[in-house]
Amino acid sequence: MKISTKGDYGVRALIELALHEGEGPVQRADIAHRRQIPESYLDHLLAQLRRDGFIRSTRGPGGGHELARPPAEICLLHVLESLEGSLAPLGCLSDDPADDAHDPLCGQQWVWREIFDEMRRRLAAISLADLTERERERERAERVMAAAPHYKI
Amino acid sequence: MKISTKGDYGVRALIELALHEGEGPVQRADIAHRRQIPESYLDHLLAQLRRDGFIRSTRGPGGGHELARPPAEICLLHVLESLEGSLAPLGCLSDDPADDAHDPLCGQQWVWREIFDEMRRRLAAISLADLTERERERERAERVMAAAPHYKI
DNA sequence: AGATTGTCGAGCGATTTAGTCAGCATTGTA
DNA sequence: TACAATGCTGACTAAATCGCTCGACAATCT
Ligand code: FES
Ligand code: FES
Repeated sequence: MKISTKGDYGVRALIELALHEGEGPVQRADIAHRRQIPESYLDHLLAQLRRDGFIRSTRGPGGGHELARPPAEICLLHVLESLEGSLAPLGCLSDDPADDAHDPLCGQQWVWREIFDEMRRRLAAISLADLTERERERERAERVMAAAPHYKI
Repeated sequence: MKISTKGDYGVRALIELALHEGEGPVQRADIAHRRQIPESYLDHLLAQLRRDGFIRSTRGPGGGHELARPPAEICLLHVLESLEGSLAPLGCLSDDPADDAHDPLCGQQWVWREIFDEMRRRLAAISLADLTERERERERAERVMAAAPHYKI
């Protein structure tokens, strides 16, 4: 019942791109360093995100990666589905026809369907812009803490 | 992002026990047949459920398995956690200290924490009694359909 | 005693995860 | 034009997990 590192890494990488939106392309190595992602693994994640139209990449010196759309228009649901495939917690809830084999007697499907729907609803409601906003807020809070240590606890 | 067959099988098995609550122990082979679960695999699931106090088993002829508590007092959350371990979708949300390694910068943790909390809340609100009630209802509906075919569609 | 049931642990093949690596393609710069 | 910096791709792999099977054993009923 875990989402894999792909999803987490990928979102982290996109946040990094969103934070530098409008400052030209960010390089693979920079993303990898700042977000602690194995560089050559990140390659594959970026490739997938490119295929699905979330980012645009340019080669050559000064090249790198940047968001293909404004951060506010990229939601977590689609990003995660791109990297992880269907997020359905049970095969019988997946749209993917490769998953089949549902016990027609199984009386718990409705539970999971509700949970799954709620999950998707929430993920769809959160954009990269929301995530970067959160990060910036926390960063601000930390600066305040650092500047005025007597506030602590 | 899937729950494994363990969870699904296990819940199916418990539903089967709940349906026959009060009629004496149900045998492994019966559960396996009725719910389409490999018999020798089911063994391990039942063992786990026994260890965690959900069922009681008796050996010898006429033996089998039965619920250790009333169906209304067994919730889906605990059953699934017993069979699957922590349901946390990210290592950094797990109570299990074996999972660590959280990127302190990662700005998406709060999203998943909320989803996870909601999920647990829902799973905790559903008991085996609720599930059997659902199955019985559907069965009734199906009997009506069968008796009066012209109602179809 | 013998049949019937559950209990336990070892082991195993397939699949998935989480990468690595080598080599090619493209582009900017000197 | 050479070359360096970057991205792109696919093949490969080690380790973990999944979904079981099997065999030996223990308890209980008749
Ligand atoms: S088989 Fe689909 S919910 Fe159990
Ligand atoms: S590392 Fe915990 S949410 Fe990303």
